[in-house]
Amino acid sequence: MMMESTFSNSGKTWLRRLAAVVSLSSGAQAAILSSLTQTRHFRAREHIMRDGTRDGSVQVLLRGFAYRHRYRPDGTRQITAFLVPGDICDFGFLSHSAVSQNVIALPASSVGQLDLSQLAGMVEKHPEIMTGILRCAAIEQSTMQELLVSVGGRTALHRVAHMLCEMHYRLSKVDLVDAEGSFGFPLTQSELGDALGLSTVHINRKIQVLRREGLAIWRDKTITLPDPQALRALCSFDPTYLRAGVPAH
Amino acid sequence: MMMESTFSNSGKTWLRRLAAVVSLSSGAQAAILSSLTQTRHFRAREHIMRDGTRDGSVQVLLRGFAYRHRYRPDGTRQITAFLVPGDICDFGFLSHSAVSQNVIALPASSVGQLDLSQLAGMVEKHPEIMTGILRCAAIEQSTMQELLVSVGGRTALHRVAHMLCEMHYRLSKVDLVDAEGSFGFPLTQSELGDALGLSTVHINRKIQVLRREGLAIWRDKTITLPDPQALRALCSFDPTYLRAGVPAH
DNA sequence: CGCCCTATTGACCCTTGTCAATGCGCGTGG
DNA sequence: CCACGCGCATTGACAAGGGTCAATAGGGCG
Repeated sequence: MMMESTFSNSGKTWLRRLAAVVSLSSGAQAAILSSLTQTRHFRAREHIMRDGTRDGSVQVLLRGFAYRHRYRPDGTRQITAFLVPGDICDFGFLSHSAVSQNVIALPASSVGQLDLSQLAGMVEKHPEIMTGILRCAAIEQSTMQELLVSVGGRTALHRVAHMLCEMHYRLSKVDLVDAEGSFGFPLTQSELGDALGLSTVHINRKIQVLRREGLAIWRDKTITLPDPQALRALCSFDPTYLRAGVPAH
Repeated sequence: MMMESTFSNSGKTWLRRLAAVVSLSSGAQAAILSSLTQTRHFRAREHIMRDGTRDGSVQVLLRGFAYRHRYRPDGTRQITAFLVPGDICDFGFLSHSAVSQNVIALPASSVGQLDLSQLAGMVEKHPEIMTGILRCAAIEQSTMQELLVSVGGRTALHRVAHMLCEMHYRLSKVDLVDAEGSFGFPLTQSELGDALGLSTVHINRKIQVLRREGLAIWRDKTITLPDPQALRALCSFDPTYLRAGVPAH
């Protein structure tokens, strides 16, 4: 499929991500690269992790796209996070806690595995790796907070616009946005609605508004932002929350 | 003021909280008790932490009640968490990240301080303490997720009921619920609305519904749940998310 | 060719927000 | 002791953002 390439990039994504939030010695970089040996592959819509299980390894999304969600008692669900290459699927391993949500691959995706014992050895030699992981967890938390801020009080149009700005920002950090401002976004409108607390129909209508205004085009699982600055201005997007206090780029 | 006592209990709250999620040796318990020497006191509505700052210590709420919130660009705000005695005010210290939100004391509150260097020494001797802290962070995360689940898709009535069930559950774990099912809840209706993504007026109306149904009485900063089971049934409350995979109590 | 999933549209309705007024309790200054 | 002001709870009337239902359309695929 044509889109496939859009969701891929080099296997060094995790490394780049970690390096973005904490400085890594060359020794640490080598350790990370050599340790991510096992890779699992998932088909579209397959479970990467299941609610309630416990996992003895760190799972890093290397290629593809995924989301986490939790069901409501009435059968509807809330998507709580989107994962892009470089993201850690679940931070439960930090405390040997059970995973509290399902993680689903969206298109075909690859997940790198890292044994906890192996990680422990790595961290022993290079403590900054643990700081990096914890900082990723902090960013993750901050991202969810911002989603709560959206769902709790932004208008439908702003929620959609804000999410597009966030994805544009996050994907650009892992080189998945091309020069024209396009990036792969393999969701259905229904799934976006599950994340933003809006119905499919309403998502559709707001997308059309953005399209008419020339602020966002969503076609063939690809989003193009012709004028990212204008879209940011529309919803007052401020990426500070994605950086955990680390200075810009 | 009469209510004061409702929000207080012994200074060993943190210890009890940690012990609830991870087993602690007596040595570890002693270390914790002796390390929490400095205590800061806050008046009602005073800032405990400010967005964007960085903090070199762990802050534990020992007595009182607090909340975290983030502002929207339009001046409204979203409350992202409520803190009860035993809760850690912010987990940014884990990764030396900046605090990403404001923490406000609700009634007069006391906060215990723990130097990071002191913590490091403690963890060296008793690694289970770090596991406990990380597990608290996981529970915290899970709690915010559940709030997102509420705001994203539950009806107003269920949101309110669910929050009351959650507070009842959490406060009962630190012995702040009395035999009649009453507990101190020092919020205004407007503040509860800021947490649940509802207007003050609407909060008021839903509270009245619960009152008429005999499911919850809110008077004088005190909430009474005459029939907690019935309230739980109403909103399908399931406290699993508050336990991070640790078996019940 | 037919099915299924997703996007799109229209009509209608309902939950929730907004605005504005009233009341109530409490603290303060006169 | 009383008048005033203020913050918070409560009510009513009205508006509106967004949900629901149902129908249509457009691929992609077996």
